Amino acid sequence: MSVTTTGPDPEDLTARARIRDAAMQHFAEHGFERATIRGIAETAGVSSGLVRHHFGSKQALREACDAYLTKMIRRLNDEVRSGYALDRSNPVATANTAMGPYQRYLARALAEGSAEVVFDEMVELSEQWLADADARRPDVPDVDRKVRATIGTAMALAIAVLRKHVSRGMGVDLSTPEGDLLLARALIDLYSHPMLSLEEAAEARAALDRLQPERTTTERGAPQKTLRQHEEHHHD
Amino acid sequence: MSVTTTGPDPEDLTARARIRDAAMQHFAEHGFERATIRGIAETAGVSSGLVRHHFGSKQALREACDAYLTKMIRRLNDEVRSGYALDRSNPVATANTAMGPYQRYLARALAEGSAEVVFDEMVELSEQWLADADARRPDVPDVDRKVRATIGTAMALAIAVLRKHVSRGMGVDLSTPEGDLLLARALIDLYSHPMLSLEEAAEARAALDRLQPERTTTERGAPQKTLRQHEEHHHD
DNA sequence: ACACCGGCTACACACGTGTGTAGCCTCCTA
DNA sequence: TAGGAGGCTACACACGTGTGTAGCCGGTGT
Repeated sequence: MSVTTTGPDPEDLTARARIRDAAMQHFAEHGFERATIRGIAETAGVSSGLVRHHFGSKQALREACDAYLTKMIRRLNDEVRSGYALDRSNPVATANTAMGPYQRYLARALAEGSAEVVFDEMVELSEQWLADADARRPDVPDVDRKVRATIGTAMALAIAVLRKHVSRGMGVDLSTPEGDLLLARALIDLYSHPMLSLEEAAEARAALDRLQPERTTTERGAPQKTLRQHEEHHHD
Repeated sequence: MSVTTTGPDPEDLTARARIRDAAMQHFAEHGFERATIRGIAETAGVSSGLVRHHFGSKQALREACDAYLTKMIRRLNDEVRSGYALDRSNPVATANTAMGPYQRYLARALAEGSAEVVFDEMVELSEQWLADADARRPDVPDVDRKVRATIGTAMALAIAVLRKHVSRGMGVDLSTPEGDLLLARALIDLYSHPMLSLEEAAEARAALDRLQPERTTTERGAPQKTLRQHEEHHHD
């Protein structure tokens, strides 16, 4: 699994691959808009024209990067599906691990709205894990599994996407082993302690039912009506 | 309740305010880079030069937007702190709700690395909530409260930041009442059911301890290590 | 040997965009 | 009434950037 990634073949890679890697690096670091073809080309050690030669346009280059990630996540998903599961902890965590050095790119891409397939594949991983968990569960979930898997996936990815803020809040850089370890401990703690008791949950659900019939349409960016005032209903 | 929290604002008619609102709208929709001063000006119904006149530069405009959000979140935080707590569910959820129409801007800003203060303020809200929760908790957390609050905050924000993907995964647009409701149900379910049993958690912690002294490289054969992002490439 | 084709480069163009500058108009005030 | 200041506009400039075009070089097949 942890395929090629970084170490193996530094300069021996084909130019096309070098460009792709450089692009992922630049996209991850500066975002898609701010990243420049020339900068990517320089990092890859090629001319800017070659970038266009291999990938037709900047957008296509991004799509190629996404496709590459997609290939990786698919492979991982297949491995897990074929019972090759190496650990039974949070599957998205596994995916994140396997994503390794491309994690930053993935985070950026997701935040910018692309890399849909990667996200969806992670959701599927999560679903498989949830299937097991649901079996062990006493009560019956009142929400479709895929929905819960989706939200769980998003939450797991939040740390990567908001890495900068999380690092600041934790007081330690997530890129360091210390930060990594601290994060793991915190996640274990959080994941093993529900934030809502079953009673509170039931109450919240009841409250939700109570106001289900009439729900004001929230939303729209109109900046005047700032605070919606129905007391219950919070989340997201 | 605190309808006035973020009230319609004294003179929202002032051009400066209109520009700021338009900027938040554009930044939220297109991102900072892709948003143009001219576009913002047009939405605000003013000339592009006036944007520069009021705010010195595009970056300063963004900072003004962040500052505006900061003011709002501070007010909200003060309200909660002064015992005005309207509900005891997840505080970040409350904050998000109060953020209302600016949620999209906040999500973008956070994903792009800015709006630090808003995030930090949310962490503080979360900390206060955790203080109560910790008191009710049988065992003692092995991770600093602020760390857990930070991660919890990030997770809560994940839905907003990854809204597009979450909507797709859930099969319903989060902006609609249906999506909103479904999300609430799912969150209640997720928050009331730990993903790890205490035994699993203990085991994971033990595994962590076991490989703590070792180096940071990911061992494939190593027992689960919940989340791990080994970094490194050659940048930064 | 020749032609060919793909990898690869150098150069130029068009365009959007942030920013700078000059000036108008309308209050407010002395 | 004059003057000034600030809200506001119109116009122009410099520059970075994506993209287009022409051409070179080296290997490979016939």
